[in-house]
Amino acid sequence: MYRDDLGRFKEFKAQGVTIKFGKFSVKENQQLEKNVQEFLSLTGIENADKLLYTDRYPEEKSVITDLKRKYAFRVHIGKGIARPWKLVYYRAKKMFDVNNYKGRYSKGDTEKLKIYQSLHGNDWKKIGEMVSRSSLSVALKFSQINGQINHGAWSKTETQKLIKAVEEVILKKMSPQELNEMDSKLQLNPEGRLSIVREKLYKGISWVEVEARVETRNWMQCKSKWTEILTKRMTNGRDVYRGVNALQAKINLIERLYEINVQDVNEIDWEDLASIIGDVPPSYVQTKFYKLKATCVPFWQKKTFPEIIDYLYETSLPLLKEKLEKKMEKKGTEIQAPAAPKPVFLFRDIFYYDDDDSEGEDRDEKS
DNA sequence: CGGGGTGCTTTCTGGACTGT
DNA sequence: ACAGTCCAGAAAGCACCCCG
Repeated sequence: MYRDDLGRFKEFKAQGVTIKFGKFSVKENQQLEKNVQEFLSLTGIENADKLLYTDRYPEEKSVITDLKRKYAFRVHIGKGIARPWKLVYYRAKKMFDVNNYKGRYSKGDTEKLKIYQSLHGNDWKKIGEMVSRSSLSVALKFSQINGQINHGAWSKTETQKLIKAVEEVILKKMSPQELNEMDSKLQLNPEGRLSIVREKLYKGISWVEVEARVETRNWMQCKSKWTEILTKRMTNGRDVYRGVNALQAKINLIERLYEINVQDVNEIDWEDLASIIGDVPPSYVQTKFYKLKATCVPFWQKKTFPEIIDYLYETSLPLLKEKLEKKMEKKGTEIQAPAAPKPVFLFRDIFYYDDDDSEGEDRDEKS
């Protein structure tokens, strides 16, 4: 912990505020913006760029640094934000970077990026200045376009390679004790009915390693493809989000979100919410929620999270319920109750390579 | 034939780790 | 003490397709 944080943390503790981690909430971002503005008017420094990117102004650098020191820069920008000073500072740099949030890369942009990288190597700061984007942005973009990356639909061999890669990476990461345990279990039971705890299937996977093993796709492509495969295999190919099931899931999701009544998206426990849809990975629910708000809530970008939930609850929910009732009138329609999340899965239920994964995945109707 | 869904792509964020 | 690097995760968006 940094020395300057000690006093701040003590104060927060006295107020009964716990130190936060994870994503910044809307409130914190607003507070930070306010803090920076206040510090600017306090010191007379012209703008946030000069304050946070002092290197860009060599002539004024010493003056600005002196002002920062004199007026206790760290204490000021961290005011009312219960986090380590450094993280607040880093967040501020991103927020106020004029080269950040520049939107999509055009064809020309990507070409330039490739050329500049071949000239200057991984000097992202320099390249960023050249295409006027943040260094983070260009570094990330380059990692996506570098190498012989395929696009579009995944071939069968690629998919199998991916599954194998994920399995290997997960196994590699397990602790020696866990591996030992697995070994002895395998000896006891030669059938090889090894099990894996649920979370290991989607949390803490090193995607760069997977990328290296798959060779033809970047890590982000691998990750999203894996979620897709995993969802199918975890649910045994049942249509958990189709027709009446989808309607019921949406209704439950809205009601549940309304009940838990959180002020900020990043307080939501998606793991917990997943059980509403069925035995699916948490990221699956997240994308479904995104779709839901994007299609049902007008101007959702301009609304706060509680406002979005209220809208869904008050306006969309009755419509969905009506729709569901109409559909239920038809004979033969039945809602499948979502399967309870299994804490543990068998290895062989998730990692298999023999059959094709596309459409006709063998449906293992379990009664 | 149009809306809901899936599959895939792209951008933004948080934070651990590294180096001076 | 501070800046820079790297990587896992979250959020957003687009294109097509399938089914009622």
